[in-house]
Amino acid sequence: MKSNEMDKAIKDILANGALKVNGSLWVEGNGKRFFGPGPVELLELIQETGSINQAAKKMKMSYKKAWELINNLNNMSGSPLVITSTGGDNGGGSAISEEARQLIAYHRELRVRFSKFLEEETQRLK
Amino acid sequence: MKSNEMDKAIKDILANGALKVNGSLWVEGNGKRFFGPGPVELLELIQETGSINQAAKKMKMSYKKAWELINNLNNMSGSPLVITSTGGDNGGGSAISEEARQLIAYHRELRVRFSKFLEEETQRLK
DNA sequence: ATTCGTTATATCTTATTGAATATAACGATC
DNA sequence: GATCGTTATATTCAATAAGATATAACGAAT
Repeated sequence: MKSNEMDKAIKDILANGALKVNGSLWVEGNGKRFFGPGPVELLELIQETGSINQAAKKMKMSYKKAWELINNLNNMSGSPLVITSTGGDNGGGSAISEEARQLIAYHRELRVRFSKFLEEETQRLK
Repeated sequence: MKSNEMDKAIKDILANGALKVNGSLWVEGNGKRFFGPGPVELLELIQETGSINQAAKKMKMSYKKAWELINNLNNMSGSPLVITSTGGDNGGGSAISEEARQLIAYHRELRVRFSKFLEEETQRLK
């Protein structure tokens, strides 16, 4: 079967023709998922707000879940990605480390290339 | 910061250096996930065994879950991907449609290209 | 008619996940 | 030392997902 024949057939499989190739990427360490889209957004918001609490609220994520996520990241990572401080002028706060900034930057680039890949693959379906 | 500098820094983030880029791909229809790695394997096993039941067992998946998965696929798809028959010489059985075979073939090709993509991205971390 | 293994379905239980709430510790500022 | 908003943690409740079990219907073969 030729390639365009097959693509046409697949296109006909769904009633509504809005077919799309999509996916998700992450960085693994020791076989365990380490860094995906969720953490990236959370770290970015911590950088922006200076607070786990506020970052979680902006993501409509519970503080507990955000904290557990960060705790995992920090435990899996050699050096902590989020530096927290309790007490102080405005009750404390959090900042992200240089490593975290690098991870964010890397993942951003990765996503750009991945988007391109997904677009190309979606094109093959049309 | 130059690219190799950053990659080196990221490599140092995890204590154990076994960093890897990984991910998952699927085909979406109408914004809803339609066809991922799980269904592919199940369909392949149905093709191989001629039975939802046996396919599910080989995947260590409950029959219920397998059936629901297939039911979803058949409902979302214009033409059914799995054709079932009840009763008969050996109690019945199931076969996959031509469309299913095409989807499997397409997804297989897709995964090959995706593996290459992942390998390239993993290489950037080393 | 009986047997067979399968599909199809319902029900119940269990496990996992997530949300919600409460509270202690913290330390700079006033 | 009282206040403040935050981190850190435990506990409880709700919702969702997964698993286990049971059973009817089916139809070819015997």
